[in-house]
Amino acid sequence: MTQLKVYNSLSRKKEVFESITPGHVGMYVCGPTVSGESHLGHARPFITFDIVFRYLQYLGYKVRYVRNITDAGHFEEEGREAEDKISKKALLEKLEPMELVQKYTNMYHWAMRAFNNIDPTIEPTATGHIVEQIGMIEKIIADGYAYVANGSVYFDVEKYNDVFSKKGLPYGMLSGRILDDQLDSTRELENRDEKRNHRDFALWKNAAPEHIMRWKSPWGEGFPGWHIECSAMATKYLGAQFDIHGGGMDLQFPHHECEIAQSTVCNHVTPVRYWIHNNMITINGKKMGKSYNNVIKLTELFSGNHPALEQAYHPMTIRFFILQTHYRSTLDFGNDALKAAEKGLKRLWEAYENLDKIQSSAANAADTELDTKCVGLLNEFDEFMNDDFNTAKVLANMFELVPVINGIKDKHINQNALSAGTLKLLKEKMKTFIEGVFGLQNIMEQGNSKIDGVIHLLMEIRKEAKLRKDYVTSDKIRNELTALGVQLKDEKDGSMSYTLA
RNA sequence: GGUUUCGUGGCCGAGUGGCUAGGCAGAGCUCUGCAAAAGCUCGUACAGCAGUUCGAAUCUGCUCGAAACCUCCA
Repeated sequence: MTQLKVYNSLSRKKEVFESITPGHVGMYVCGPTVSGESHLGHARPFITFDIVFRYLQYLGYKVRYVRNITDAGHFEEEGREAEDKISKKALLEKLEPMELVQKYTNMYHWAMRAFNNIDPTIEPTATGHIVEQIGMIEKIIADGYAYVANGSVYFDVEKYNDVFSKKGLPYGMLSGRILDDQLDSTRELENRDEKRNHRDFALWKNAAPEHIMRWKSPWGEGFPGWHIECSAMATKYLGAQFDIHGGGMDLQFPHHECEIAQSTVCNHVTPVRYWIHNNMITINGKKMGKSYNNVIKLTELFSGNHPALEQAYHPMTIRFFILQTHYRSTLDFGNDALKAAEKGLKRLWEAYENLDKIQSSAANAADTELDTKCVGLLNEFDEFMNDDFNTAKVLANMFELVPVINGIKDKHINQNALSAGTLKLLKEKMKTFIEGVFGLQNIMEQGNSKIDGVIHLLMEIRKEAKLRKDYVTSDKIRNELTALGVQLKDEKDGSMSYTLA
């Protein structure tokens, strides 16, 4: 079998994946800031890395998956005043900060479950790791890469860059930014900053008197900087150097760049072996953002309650839609595309369920050509996933298998076309990848036994009517049920089945 | 301005230097009392212009166009 290759943002190349500790993988993914409701933009990275998590486990790795909750609030670095998003929002909503954080954390968890994302193995909070963050900052100061100003602490980017460039680790190596070019153009000295340099970033920020969220530190009361929590928590749970760090492409600069700098100073080693970044989403071709007024919250997405949405979309439709695109491509959300995804998922799922209905007793395939083709398609599942998690290609193969499955079920294709062994492989692979690796679930409504009984009764009556050629009655049953969202299907063998829309 | 991406058939989207991606929609056919579902068949696409090459959608250059990041953001 081929080896897993991942695209490493750091080297800008696909690299063979080798974990630091054989059999184990440490993975850190930047989680949400819980100062507001989760939106569509959160869906992509968390689904993407859920697939990574699942696939690594499928490959047999024991994975420690750390995904943080940022509940301490970031502040605007360039703003005149430091601003804690959570403090601000808490005042606005008249909630205790932790009450606010709890509320949005719960909603976030609810959405993650709706997407069928597996919980990370550790989900640390920033507020729960103030001690670790302070400890890390102290180390950075002691090493001379940070300075204190008015109760705040800043990382000295220029010094870091000077020293570490000589070691081949310049600041900006992840995002391809060359510091010198940018520093020269830093002429906007409009605010008398505490920073020595425009590029310096805060490790700790002194809290203004009105700040609600504040902690004691060696430098006075304040709150941690934007970037330090990830470094502190990743180091604590995954060690000085770990395998995978994930997040959205927008975090590459400056967030991940700063993480690298902080951790490298503290731990004397670059923190991450493989950086994996998912691309962004757009909505009808436009970036999602407050300025475009097109931020779709997940609650709105699932309910269809948003001007940009023509209907509600099931979380599984979103998941499937995301899987149809490679994670490093931008993905455009539009109603037509989402509806297409919904139909596609239903078709795939029905074929998947039809698998249970077919059997083969053939030791040898009656149609060796088809048999060989199917085995090839199935084996490519692993090959494609090993090629930087190409879920889109795996789905394409699955759709090539759909007509084969349906054909056998409807007896267009010889019942023994596939050998018993191939059919077994087909069933196993489909189950493993659809449910296991992709984490897809049925989106068709499930009836209870009473509904099922009633519909079967109606199907019986319709069947009898048809035998009498009483098409008025049979059509009435069919049409009225269709109107209620129950679709009857006449099977080839004269039987009937139904699905709930 | 700097850093990055990207421009693929009606829509969404994979993709490798030469071999059909796939989904949705559309057309025809089979099945059916009629439908639906299912199956079969079909469009022969790769922004434009040059160049490299036996051969490029895939490599190079330029032009046009779009997006992201550089400031909170997934």
